[in-house]
Amino acid sequence: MKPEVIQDIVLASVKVACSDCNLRELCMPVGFNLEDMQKLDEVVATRRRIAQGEMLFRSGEAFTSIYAVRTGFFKTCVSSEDGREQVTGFQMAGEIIGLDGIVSDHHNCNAIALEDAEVCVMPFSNVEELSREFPVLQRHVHKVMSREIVRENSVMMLLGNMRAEERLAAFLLNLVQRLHARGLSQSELVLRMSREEIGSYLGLKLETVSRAFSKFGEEGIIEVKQRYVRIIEPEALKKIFKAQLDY
Amino acid sequence: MKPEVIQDIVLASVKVACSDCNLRELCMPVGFNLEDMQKLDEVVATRRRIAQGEMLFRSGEAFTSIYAVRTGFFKTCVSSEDGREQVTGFQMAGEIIGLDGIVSDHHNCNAIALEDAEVCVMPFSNVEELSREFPVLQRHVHKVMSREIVRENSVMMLLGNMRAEERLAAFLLNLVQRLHARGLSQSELVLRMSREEIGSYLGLKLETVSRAFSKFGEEGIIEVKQRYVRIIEPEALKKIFKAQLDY
DNA sequence: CGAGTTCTTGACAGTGATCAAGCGACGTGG
DNA sequence: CCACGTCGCTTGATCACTGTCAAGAACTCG
Repeated sequence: MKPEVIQDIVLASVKVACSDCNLRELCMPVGFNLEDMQKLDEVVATRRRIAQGEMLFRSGEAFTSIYAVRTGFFKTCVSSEDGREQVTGFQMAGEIIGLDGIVSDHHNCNAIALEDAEVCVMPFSNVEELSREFPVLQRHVHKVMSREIVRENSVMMLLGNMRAEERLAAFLLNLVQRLHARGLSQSELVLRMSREEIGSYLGLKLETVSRAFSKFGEEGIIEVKQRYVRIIEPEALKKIFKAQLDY
Repeated sequence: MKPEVIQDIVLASVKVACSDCNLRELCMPVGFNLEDMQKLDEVVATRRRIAQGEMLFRSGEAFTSIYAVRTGFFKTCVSSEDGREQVTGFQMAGEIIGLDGIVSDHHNCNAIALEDAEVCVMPFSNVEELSREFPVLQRHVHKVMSREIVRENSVMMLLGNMRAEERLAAFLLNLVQRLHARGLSQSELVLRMSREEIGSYLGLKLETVSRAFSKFGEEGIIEVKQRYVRIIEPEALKKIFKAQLDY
C-alpha cells in the first residue's frame, strides 16, 4: 500500500469537528450556540487528502457528497464531447465543491487539486437530514447554492461583455479579495493555476492572458514574475474592470 | 385604478392548487400521494400577472419569494455599472425564477416578461418551512438550484469555447427541446426574444446573430422568417454544435 | 545538469464587432 | 384601407481584438 493511501486512512479515522475548525465562519452558518454547533459536526463524515493533479471527483461519477476545501486549491471544469475544456471555477479554503451533482445524482464536472489539498467530506444525505432539523443550516445551504448561481451570473457577464484586459483585472481583484478574506495579503499573491487555466476560465487563450499580464506590468499596475503577482495600483485595476468609458 | 390592477387583485384572491395544476410535473416534485400534494399547495401564496415588458422583480429589490412561470416567457439579466447588459437566461412555463436573491436577501438580476405572463408566487419562507417537513420537496428544491448551476456551467462552456454559429445552434436546440417537453413542436418555434436579446445571452452582437440565422437558412438547415423558425435538419444543427472537427 | 513544461513575445490571420444603409413588419391615425 | 413612422431585422464594407503559429526564454524537477 502506498504511503499516501495509508496517510489517507489514518486521517480519515480522525473525527473532524467543525465546531473546532478555524474555517467555520467560511463554510458553516454563523451565530448559533455551541451545543447546536456540536450536533452540526455530524455533517462531516471524514476528511480526504488529494494530491496535486489528482481528481476529487470526475464527471459522470455517482454523487454522494459535497466537499468543503480545508487546505489547498481546486479547479472545476467541464469538457465537451470534442474535448474542449472550460474551467468553471477555482475554489480555495472554506469554499464548497460538488453542488452540480445534486440534480442528476451524478457529478457534472471534474474537480482537480491544483496543489496538495484536504477536504471535508459531507455526505449530502447528512446535509439534508440536519437541514431539516436546523433551519439555520438549511438557510446556509440555500445561500451557498444561491451564491454559486450569482457568481456564475457574473462570469457570464465577464465572458459575454468584457474585453481581455477587463476580464483579467476582474479575475485578479476577485482572487485577491478572497485571499484577503482568509487573512492573506490584499496586494500579493501566488497564482496556483497556469496561464492556460486562467485563460480557460476567462474565455481567452493563454497567449492573450500572458500579454495582458505583461501589459499591466509595463503600465506599473502590477508586478508579475511567473506566478507571483503584486498589485501595485488596485484602483487602476478597478477602473479597467469597471468600465472602459473612453471606448 | 387601472383595469390590469383590478384583474391582478381578483386573480390573486383565487387560491391556486398545485395539486390541480397541469404544470405540476415541471415545477413540483413527482411521485407522492395526493394528501401530501395538497399540503404542498401551501407553497404558493398567490398568482401574479406581468404584462409584456414589465419587471417581475428588479436588481436590488428585497428578496421574499421565488416564482414559477405559469404562462408566458421571461428573461433575466444583470447589468454592469457602466450599463452593459447580460441576459443570463430565458424562462418558460414550469421554470423557476429568483433563486439568485437568496444569498443576499436582495435580488441580483432583473426579471422581465417577454410576453404577457403569469407566475405563481412562492414565498421563500413557505418553501423552507415545507421543505423541513417534506424531504421530497427539500430534495426537489436542491435539484432545482443544482440544475441552474449546471445550466450556467454549460453557458460558460458556450461563451468561453464556442464560435458564433455553434452558440446559435446550441441555443436553438436547447429552446426547441424545452418547448417540446411542454408539448409543443420539436421543429417549429416562434422566438419570444429579439436578435439583440439572443445576442446578449450568447455573447454576440445582434448583427452576428442575424448573419448566423441567414447562413443556416441559406444552407437549408432551418427556415427563418423574422421570429418564426422551423428546424429542417436537426442533425445538422447538432453536428454544428457538437464540434467543428474539421477546424 | 538536462529534459520537459510553462511563459513570453513576435508576426500574421480570422472571427466577430462596428458603422452604415436599406428593407420589411407592424401599429396608428387619417 | 392606405399612408406613414417606428422598430426590428438584414446585409455589406471595413476594422480591430484576439486567436493561431512559431520561436525562444525561464523555470521546475528528476
